[in-house]
Amino acid sequence: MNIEELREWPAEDFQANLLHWYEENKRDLPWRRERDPYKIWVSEIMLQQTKVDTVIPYYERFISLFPSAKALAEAEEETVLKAWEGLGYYSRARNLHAAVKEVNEVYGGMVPNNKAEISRLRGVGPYTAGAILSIAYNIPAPAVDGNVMRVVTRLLLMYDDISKVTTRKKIEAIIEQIISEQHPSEFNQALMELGALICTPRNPACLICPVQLQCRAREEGVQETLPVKAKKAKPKQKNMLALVVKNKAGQVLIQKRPETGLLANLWQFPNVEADNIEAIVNYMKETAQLEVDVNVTVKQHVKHVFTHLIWEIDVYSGEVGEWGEETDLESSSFKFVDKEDIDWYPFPVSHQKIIDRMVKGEE
DNA sequence: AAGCCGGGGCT
DNA sequence: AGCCCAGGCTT
Repeated sequence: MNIEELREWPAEDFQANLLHWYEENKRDLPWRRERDPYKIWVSEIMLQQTKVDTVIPYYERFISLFPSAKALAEAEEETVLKAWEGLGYYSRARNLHAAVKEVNEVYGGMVPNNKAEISRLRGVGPYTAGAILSIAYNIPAPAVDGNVMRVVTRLLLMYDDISKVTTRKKIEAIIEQIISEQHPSEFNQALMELGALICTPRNPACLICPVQLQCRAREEGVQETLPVKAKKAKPKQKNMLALVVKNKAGQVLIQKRPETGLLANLWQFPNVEADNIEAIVNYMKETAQLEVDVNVTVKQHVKHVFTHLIWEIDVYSGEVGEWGEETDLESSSFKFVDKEDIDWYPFPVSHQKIIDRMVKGEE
């Protein structure tokens, strides 16, 4: 199917079937009760690579904490990360925060309503730009996510690899041809809803699909083999050694991660990629100037799987006595905190598991 | 173009 | 255990 053939494709029938189905079957989601572009924006960022059911409680809490672009712009980044804690892909939160500040300063708090300006905001790519323009401003712009690519490749029997950028662009061109000019917001949401509820990755419910008669994959019986997607490399394993250090006051040592890279700006327990205790003892000596007395027993093992990485973490406990006057934790990434204050700091889930066992569980 | 960047839920 | 997901940024 190319763009020329698409001109003869019955797009209006498709729109009618799809929009009617959507009106009858759409889920009642918090952001669907809103037209505030800021709130639509927040929901779209949260929904990147994240399931609706996971997002809902985060969205509710986030909006109550930061009800407007102004409120979010005025918040501390650590507060924003804390609100995002556990949701993953933390650069989304940092980019959203930076972009909202820009909207406040450059656009007077008004989310831009055109492709050029909105696409310039940090964290707003082709999908999110189209989603905000269509859903918040009812502008007929394509919003092509994984759902839409799955639906369209099946509908039009496309064997293009959806992991390629060129395929996404091709599908955007197709959507521009078939989108409802009268109801672009509902059209885009309906396509995604169809992908989420009917045209699922496995076992699609073709028998109750509102557009089954227009689906070429269904016609050929190959709906389960689409879309084509290149396989990703297996995640690489890293053996880590983490340390829960207490001082004489019973405070716990935590460390802020670097401002770029994996889990940027989140907090953690000091750790090294190694498999022997000497490595972490030396690390503490060199980076924090702390002489730590480490208990040789492994207190906990944490396995955490990322998209491209697997952490196998052996967790040890340790204590420090007095430390020299030259030790200046104030200006380093390290910090001793009271146990009851640790909840104020954003931690990745892997280290929340350590908090639960080693700090809250109190061995 | 390819790699980096989380976490949870499904089969 | 492998797959999926309302993607975008960096190199």
